[in-house]
Formats: sequence, C-alpha cells, structure tokens
Amino acid sequence: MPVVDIEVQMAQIKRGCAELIEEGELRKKILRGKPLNIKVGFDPTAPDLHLGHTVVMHKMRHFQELGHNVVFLIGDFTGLIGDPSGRSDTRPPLTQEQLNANAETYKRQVFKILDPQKTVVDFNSRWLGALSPADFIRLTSRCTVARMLERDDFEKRYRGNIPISIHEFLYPLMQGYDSVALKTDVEMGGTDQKFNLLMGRQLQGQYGLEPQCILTMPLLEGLDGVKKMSKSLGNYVGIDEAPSEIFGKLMSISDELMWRYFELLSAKTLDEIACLQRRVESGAAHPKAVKEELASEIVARYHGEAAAQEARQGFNAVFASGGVPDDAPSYACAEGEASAPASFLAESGLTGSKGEAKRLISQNALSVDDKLCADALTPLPKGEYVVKLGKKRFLRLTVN
RNA sequence: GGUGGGGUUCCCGAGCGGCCAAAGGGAACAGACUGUAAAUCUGUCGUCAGUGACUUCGGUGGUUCAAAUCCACCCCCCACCA
Repeated sequence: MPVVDIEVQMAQIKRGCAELIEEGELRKKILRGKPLNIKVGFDPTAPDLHLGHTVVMHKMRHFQELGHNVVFLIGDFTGLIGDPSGRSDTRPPLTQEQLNANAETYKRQVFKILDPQKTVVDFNSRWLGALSPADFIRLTSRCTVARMLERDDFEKRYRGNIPISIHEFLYPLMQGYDSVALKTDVEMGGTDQKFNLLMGRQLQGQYGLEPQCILTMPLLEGLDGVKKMSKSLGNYVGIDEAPSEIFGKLMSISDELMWRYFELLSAKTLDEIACLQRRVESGAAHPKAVKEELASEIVARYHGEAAAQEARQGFNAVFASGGVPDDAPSYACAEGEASAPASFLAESGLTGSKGEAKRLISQNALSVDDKLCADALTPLPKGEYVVKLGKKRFLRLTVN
C-alpha cells in the first residue's frame, strides 16, 4: 500500500465534510501507518440509492484511494427497528431472501462508486444476532434515558407529544455496538447521524477500545432545494433511474441549488467550480449550459458516457425542439368511445381518472400531433397519434 | 388502572346535526412567463354519464327526515396522576 503523506490525506479526507471529530485523534491513527477500518452503515430496506447517499460513498472512495479498509455495513439487524430519525413506523422484519436480494442490489449500485476489490460488505446481524438477552441488558445499561433524549429528534418528538417507542432507543445503541464489534477507526454518516456516531465512540470507550473518529457529511438537499433528499419525500434522483430521467430531474433544479450539487457531487475541484460560477455571474456562460454539464457528468458516472450524451441530446430534442422521448409509452384502443381523449387518457394511465383528463384538457394541456386539442369527448378516427399532456407526459396512441 | 385531550380528504389542519366533497396552508398538476429552469401570477386538485348522482371524515352498530358532527361499544395516539 502506498503511504500517502499525512497532510495530503487529511486534506482529501476533510474535503467537503461537515464535521470531523476529532482531527488530532485521526492524525494519530493515520500516523501509525496501518490501514484504518472505516465503517459506514446502510439501511437494508432501501436498496435504491439516490444521489444523497452518494455523498458519503464518495468519501468512502476517498478513503479507499488512500489505502484504508472500508466496510460497507448493511444494518439488517437494526433494520428491524428502522432509524427513528424523522417519522417512525415499525418496519416489518425482512426475510432472508429479501435481505439477500437487497444486498445484491446494493452491491450493484454501490460499486459504481466504490472499488469492489477494496470493499468489505458485512451484516450487523452477524454479531447483534448473537447477543444474549443478558448481553443486551448490559448494552442498554451503558446509556441513560436523559442522554438518549439529548438526541435532537427524540427531544422534539418527546416535547411535541409524538410517540417514541422503547425499541427506538435501541437503535443508536446497536449502531454503536457495531463499532465495538468491528473495532472501527472512523465512522461516517450524514450530519443527521451525529448522535448515533457519537454513541459508537462512547460505547467503544466503555468496552475498552480506542474511540472511533467521526466524519459527518452534509445532507444533500432534494430537488426542491429545501428538504433533504429522500425517497419518502419524492424529491430524489435515484442512481438506477433511466438516464433521461436523471438528466431531466437535474435540469429542473434551481440555479442556486446547482452549485450545491456541484460542490457535493461533482468530481470537479473546488477551484474549477468557483471558476464556473464566476463565468455564469459575469454572463460568460449560460446557467443552463452549465447545468447540462453537471447533469451529464452524473449520468455518465452511473450509466456511462454514451448514455449521458444521449440523455443530453434527448432532453434538448424533446424540450427545446418539441420532440417526443423514445421511451414514451404506447397504447392502443378501438375507434369509438374508447378513442375519445378523456377515455384513452384515463385508460392508458396517463391520468388518474377521466375527470382529471377533462380538467387538464380544459386547461389546454392536451395536444395531439402538436395541435392543441380542447375537445375531451370527440373520438379520434383510426390512425396513429403522438399525444402530449402537459410538459412531461407523452403517449404513442394507436386507434384501431 | 384513573382523569383529561386527540384520530378529518396526499400531508398539516378547521369544521362539531342540514347551506360539507368538507375552510386555510403545503405538496402536486395545468396555463402564462422562461432556459422543460427557479421565483411569480392564474387555475385545478374524491369518482362518474358533470346545473345531478355516488363514495369519503379511526372501526362497528345506533338515534334522526338528515350525521364528519349526537349516542354505545371497540381500536390507536398524547398528557397528567398512579
């Protein structure tokens, strides 16, 4: 393993991170010259990764490049609880098959960023499942209720009369115990994970181990630019989504948010980004063109260069020139009642109901073969049509 | 176990016998404006054969010409007291 200069390492590690606890300790660990154990935990119920997850994964990649050992830990045992952050709902236990399937999905997605050769995938049921009830009681004795309630999320819920179940208290403890079991040197997570990460640090000390260092990464804002990117909020870009989808979603973010995405997701250096920003501000570069570059870079990372180019061209063909995307759904119906706009729109699933279709038509949202269609009830004669509803919904219609 | 407060449409939240498909806000969608941006403005936002009908306000029964609104039982949540 090439030994990288300590200052170079520290700079690379700190780049883009929100907080490092604590720097002096980390230097000491690195200076011992042995590869560090890096741990990042992932929830087993959400194998569809989105760009928000990749912020941390890029940092894992940095560690790999510096020669350290990275454990990609799937929290199958803790998944029984579900991280209490945000809304709490008890999760149904996953079967072994589901777990394996999810793990496979994870690997496929995550190795687009991480080096498979240098990544250990592990499951925390391996040690947590082996704990006896007595072990568990010992574990719970390590933390007080007051300390647990310090966690911002718990405190808010407690004060706001929102229920907290006992088992949710176990989550941070078990995550912390993971660090004990793995003798973790550095654990990473989003800033929302700080409490859990600190718990690992505390528990390691109590179990007679050297406490881990903690690196938190900023949470990536979702497409709305306000709330954090998450699947349940629907403001996410999944890395497994179709190239055109990813591209389109990224193009819809605000110019302001674009810079944030550059900062956290782009491989460009901070200097390069600052330069781009100056050029946009001075009018030398058009923000749309710059945004296209960002979208292309990200699509290319997950789907390859060719797909990125195609997505970019497709995007401009559809939206700048009024074309139709290649992946527009097809639908066929018989001439007659079924070929009336309100009918085929609802039947094809383009709208949720006939009423919705009629409403949209009355709002001038429907065009057939590029011509505005304001009549919801007159059937189309036999033939093939390109149907466009609003800006984003398309249908290739065949009337027989 | 006791007492009190709650469970309303995608979310938050008003309504507390008819004028309620249910105020207001958010989200979403459409149109205008644009760079398919964002912001802004306007409109829509249970289903259908649309001046009407049907389904909805934790669940099940009941009272009434009429119930989200009243009663009974049940389920769930919160607070305080045990």
